[in-house]
Amino acid sequence: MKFKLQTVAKDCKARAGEIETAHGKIQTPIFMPVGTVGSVKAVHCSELTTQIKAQIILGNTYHLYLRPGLDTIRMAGGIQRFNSWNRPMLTDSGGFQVYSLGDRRKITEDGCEFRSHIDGSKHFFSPERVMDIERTIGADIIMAFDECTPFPCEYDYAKRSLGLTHRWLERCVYRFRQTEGIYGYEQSLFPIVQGSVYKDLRKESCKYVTSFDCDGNAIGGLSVGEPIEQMYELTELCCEMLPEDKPRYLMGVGTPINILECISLGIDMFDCVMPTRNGRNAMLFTSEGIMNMKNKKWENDFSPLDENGTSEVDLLYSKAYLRHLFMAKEILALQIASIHNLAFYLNLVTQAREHIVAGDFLKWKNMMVDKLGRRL
RNA sequence: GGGAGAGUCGCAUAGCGGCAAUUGCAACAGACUGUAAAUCUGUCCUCUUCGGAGUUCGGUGGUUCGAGUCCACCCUCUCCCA
Repeated sequence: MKFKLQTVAKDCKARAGEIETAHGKIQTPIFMPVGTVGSVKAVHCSELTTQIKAQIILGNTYHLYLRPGLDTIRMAGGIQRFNSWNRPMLTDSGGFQVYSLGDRRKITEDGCEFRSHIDGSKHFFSPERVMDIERTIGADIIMAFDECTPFPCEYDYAKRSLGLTHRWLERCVYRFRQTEGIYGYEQSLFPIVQGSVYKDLRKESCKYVTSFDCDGNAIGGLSVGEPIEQMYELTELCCEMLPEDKPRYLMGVGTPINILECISLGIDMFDCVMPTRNGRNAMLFTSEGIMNMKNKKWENDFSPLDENGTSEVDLLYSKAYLRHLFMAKEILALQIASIHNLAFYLNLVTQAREHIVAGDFLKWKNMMVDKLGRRL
């Protein structure tokens, strides 16, 4: 994997760059749709390409390992052969599930034991095991196995957890470098900065993570419930400490406003379930603000979903029609909303890139932030 | 004409002497940030300063400290027999 830093904004720390992977190039800053089980929920590959203009999508190690399982993925020839997404992919390691499946897992020095949410069976993830699984899944970018700490998180716990995440990282890197991609192309490992909301821990983590000189670096453990200002502050701190010539990936973030703000702090990559999950729950993000498509006020509003939208669905369907589909519990509602939201997110980062290159990012960002938070 | 049964907050249901009244659906609103999420939460008779207050269970009377629940009559509907 190669990263070319192309432009740094004049008015803030935003950057425009290009990542080159075995499956193609990625223009940054980028938003990566989440496709946990190898599919972006409710969206076809063709729609991701043509309407949404996604450049890279995520998969999840824990979920793909449980289902369909490694044998199937190996026999298919890797995840991209399996799901027909012939472009770049990134797999999260299962570190988020250490957090989100808090009551079904047990952490030890060696790794983490999960009880499957599907059938209750027990599975053990060690850093080495996770590297092997991510090799088998075959994404272009793979994440180190970490513990995503919850919020609030006591300092002592955060410190101990960080120690563990760092020791796991060392094992991940070692295993990663001992092995190679099994499908004939190169993979890149990204380490993850942790440290909860504690600046000294975050600094320590940035230093440690940077020492491995991986192809890119990620910031994890944020947007888990901490105040948003704190999230920005810690993101800024990490951006200042992470190398400039490598992509910076802020995991799990966020709202359109979060993304613009964090681009201005120097983040290059984002992922979040929000456009898809909230879309399926009838929430639409638009350049004019947020809409709840189930609200009665759209009942007879036959104007297009989003006049400024870039996807086909935006002009093709009306607000009243989409509300009808949601009220009738039609599958099409989920598809339309997911396509719209993802296209909106991708268009947002594309515009951000253009404004970074044009040199007026900050002004544009501030103008957008004012509009994006409104409720329509 | 004779017999049996049923009427509860939009719809459907529960209730068998202490009830503003169960549950489901619908409706209305909210939440969702590396997806255990096409999920979850709240409201859902009226008013409310959120402490309560006022009117309710087809209708009218009655029994009772107390009635959606028991009794009488009436109204409506369903089924069966003619």
